[in-house]
Amino acid sequence: MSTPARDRLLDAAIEAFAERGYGSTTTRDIAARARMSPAAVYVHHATKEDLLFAVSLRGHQRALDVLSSAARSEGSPVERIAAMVRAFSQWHARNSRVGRVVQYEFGALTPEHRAVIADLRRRMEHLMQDALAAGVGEGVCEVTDLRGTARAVLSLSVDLVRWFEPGRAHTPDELGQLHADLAVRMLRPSA
Amino acid sequence: MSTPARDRLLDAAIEAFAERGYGSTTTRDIAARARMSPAAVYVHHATKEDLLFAVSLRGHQRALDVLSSAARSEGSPVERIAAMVRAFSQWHARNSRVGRVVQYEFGALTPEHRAVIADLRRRMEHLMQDALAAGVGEGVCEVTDLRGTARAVLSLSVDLVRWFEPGRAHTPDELGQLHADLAVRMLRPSA
DNA sequence: GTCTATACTAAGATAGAC
DNA sequence: GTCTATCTTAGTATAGAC
Repeated sequence: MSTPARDRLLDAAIEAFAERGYGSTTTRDIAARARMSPAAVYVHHATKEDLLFAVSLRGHQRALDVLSSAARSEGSPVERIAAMVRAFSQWHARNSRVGRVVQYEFGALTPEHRAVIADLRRRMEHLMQDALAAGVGEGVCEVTDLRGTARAVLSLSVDLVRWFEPGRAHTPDELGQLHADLAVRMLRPSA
Repeated sequence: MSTPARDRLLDAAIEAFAERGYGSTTTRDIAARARMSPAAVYVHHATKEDLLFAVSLRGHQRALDVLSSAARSEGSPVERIAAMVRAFSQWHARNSRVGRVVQYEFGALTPEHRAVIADLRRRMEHLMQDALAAGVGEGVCEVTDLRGTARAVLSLSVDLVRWFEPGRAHTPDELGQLHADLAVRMLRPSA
């Protein structure tokens, strides 16, 4: 129960930003959710935007970890792609609120912070592009537009944060499996 | 040059909301972009949220029109699905700013307005579900999870508003074609 | 590192003239 | 239907004690 104040603050920020959006969230609201005074927020983060950046950075780093772990997994290129999509969708479903914040509030970051996050996003895209290229290289995947297809595959996972709600139609595992199957189907050679 | 004030206002709101997010946009900013005084905004919309609703409603109605027109097009079930995805992605690419607003600021609407928009979204999902079901019925599509797959297909189009920028790598037409191809591939029977 | 109190600024919305 | 002027509330952030 005695969560460090710093973690309570980040969790409170995630909840508030996810529910109300960054611009409509007040630092007073975040402070109240973290059970501290409005002033205490500024001990940990100089500005509200800095708090958003902390949430966004941690979120992107974890998503990238999940994706790169799967990219290093055993198996054929197709199995590796399936593992990546499965893990990426699972993560986004299990962390849909964080996902909503980091995906939708990207534009609220300062240019400097945006650049840091943009780099992490580029790395995710490159991981998927490399995985697809490996499949193409072994002749088990057919891809005409590597960049566009990599983005489309990642879109399956990312876009679920827009509508996913825990306890509804799908579990995170089911969505992971579904999206992995659909991605593999997208890449199957025609012949 | 003599655009009706009402249209100038909606366009200004779209630009402002897309650039800064709903919560961070001030009515003063919208008014300035529409070249009118802050007070003039309230002649047309009672609240800032009402202005967001107007933008969101018009955007959703147009996206729904595009999708349902394509759903009524000539051709086989697979051709119809391809036409739907192509048109839907083209529209989102050509209207990526509106798309960003209506997709990301859904949570900022009042419960009453949210319900209206949610209904339009359900109709889009049903259109795609029906199109997939037709393909399954004729044995030309293989779909295990109708609801999940319909959502995944729509995700290709919707998620592009997150990263699309005019004049970059892809044109709206290219993206429409790419996504239509990928969708059809997702649905191809295994055998 | 947390509090109370508050400075300073700017927001959403309205009043009333034209 | 648009303006100028303004009311009222509430926001981000800081000061200074503990």
